[in-house]
Amino acid sequence: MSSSLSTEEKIKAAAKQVFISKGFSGCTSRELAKASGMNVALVNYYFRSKNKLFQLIFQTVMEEFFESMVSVFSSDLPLKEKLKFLIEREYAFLTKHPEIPRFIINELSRKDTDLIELTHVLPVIYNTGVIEQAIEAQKKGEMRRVDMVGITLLVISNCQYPFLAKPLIKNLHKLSDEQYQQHLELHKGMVSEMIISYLFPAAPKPNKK
Amino acid sequence: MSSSLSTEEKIKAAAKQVFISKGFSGCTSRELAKASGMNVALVNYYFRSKNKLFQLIFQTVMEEFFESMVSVFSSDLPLKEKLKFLIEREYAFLTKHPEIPRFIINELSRKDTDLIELTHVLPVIYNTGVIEQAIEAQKKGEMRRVDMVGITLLVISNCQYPFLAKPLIKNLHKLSDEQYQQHLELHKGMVSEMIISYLFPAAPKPNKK
DNA sequence: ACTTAATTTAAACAATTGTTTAAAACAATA
DNA sequence: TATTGTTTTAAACAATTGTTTAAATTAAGT
Repeated sequence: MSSSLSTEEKIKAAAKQVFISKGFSGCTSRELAKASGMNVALVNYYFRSKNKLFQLIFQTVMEEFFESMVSVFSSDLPLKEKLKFLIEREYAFLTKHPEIPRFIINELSRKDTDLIELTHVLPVIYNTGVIEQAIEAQKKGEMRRVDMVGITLLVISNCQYPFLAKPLIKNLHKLSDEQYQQHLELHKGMVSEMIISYLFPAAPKPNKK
Repeated sequence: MSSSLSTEEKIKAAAKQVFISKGFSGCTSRELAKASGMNVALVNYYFRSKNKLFQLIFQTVMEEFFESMVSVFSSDLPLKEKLKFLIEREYAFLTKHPEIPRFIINELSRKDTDLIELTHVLPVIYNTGVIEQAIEAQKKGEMRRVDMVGITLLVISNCQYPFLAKPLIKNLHKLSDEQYQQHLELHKGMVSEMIISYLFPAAPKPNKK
């Protein structure tokens, strides 16, 4: 399969899979090579070192990760709809790439790695105008006064964690993959309703204090 | 310090730290040995192998992890108060042991490990009577009809994720440790209010369907 | 066809891996 | 003190690690 790709692309694609599912320290150069059908020397011929290859992959994954998020923020929708849409999109993305949150969290907490800069992604989100939209809604008293960090945490906690904790919850409650999938679908609805009704209280509740 | 402990205890304590912060594949036998001031042979003398030592540590960590949770469920409180208390306790526990969620999630998703059974923990929780308490509250229409998996996910998502994502959020929003700590404290309140008001809607809202 | 450059290979490198050996140091008991 | 058994050590083991070498193969340009 995918023999139309160049050697370099094949290695990159295979390495991405391996790195995401086993982490940097969880795999070897030879495993990376074998996964793409190549040999060790070839991997280093194209990417210099395991670490260089990893940095490249990590960068790529991070961009994919924020891509769909930004696209939602850029859309022409009222804030409340953006949020609903965002949650929907996140669940869709994570259903396709359930291992990515663990990968990102893990590799970002490694102390021995060349620290990875994420400086460029926040400005991109700010430029979508979603912040002004939120401030506006808060001024009008439609939205609870929660800062950007709080909203971010609220949304991604409830989207990502159910995927992160799949092995834990499956093990704990003795669920099959299918059963867990059903729970996820159910949970998505709950989370959406809960977050929306928290951030946009039905009764026009001006923030006290 | 802690030279009053036996060699075996010293190794176990040091290994716990190392395993939790670097993971099984992220550390070496020699690192484990050095962390306790011993040598490699000594570690294997007491624990047979790196893997055996790991299994032991993992078991311990899991028990600690569920301990405080169970103690809350066993307490003599109305359900709503139990939940509030649980969130409070979780945040306290995680403030003390912020690396544990990542450790558990990571090691449980390793495919190459001897799979770890968690069969015993769920019955313990069931025996606290918290389930009956929930069913009761749901029958009386005080509580939204969400099953155990849903509630579990809701609570631990919002408690654990903020600790899991600390490096991500810190990096993204360029926050200091102190700033992040403040956000955590703020978030705890939000999460508590949000979950409670979602699960126990103020208006006696009988579940539609 | 000849030359040059790019790609791929097998083999080797030193360093590190988890684990074991066998001797030493220590403690307890007689 | 001599004799146990327990604990600790230094050294070694084969296997695997990330990386490099140098030769072989293929492709491209003339």
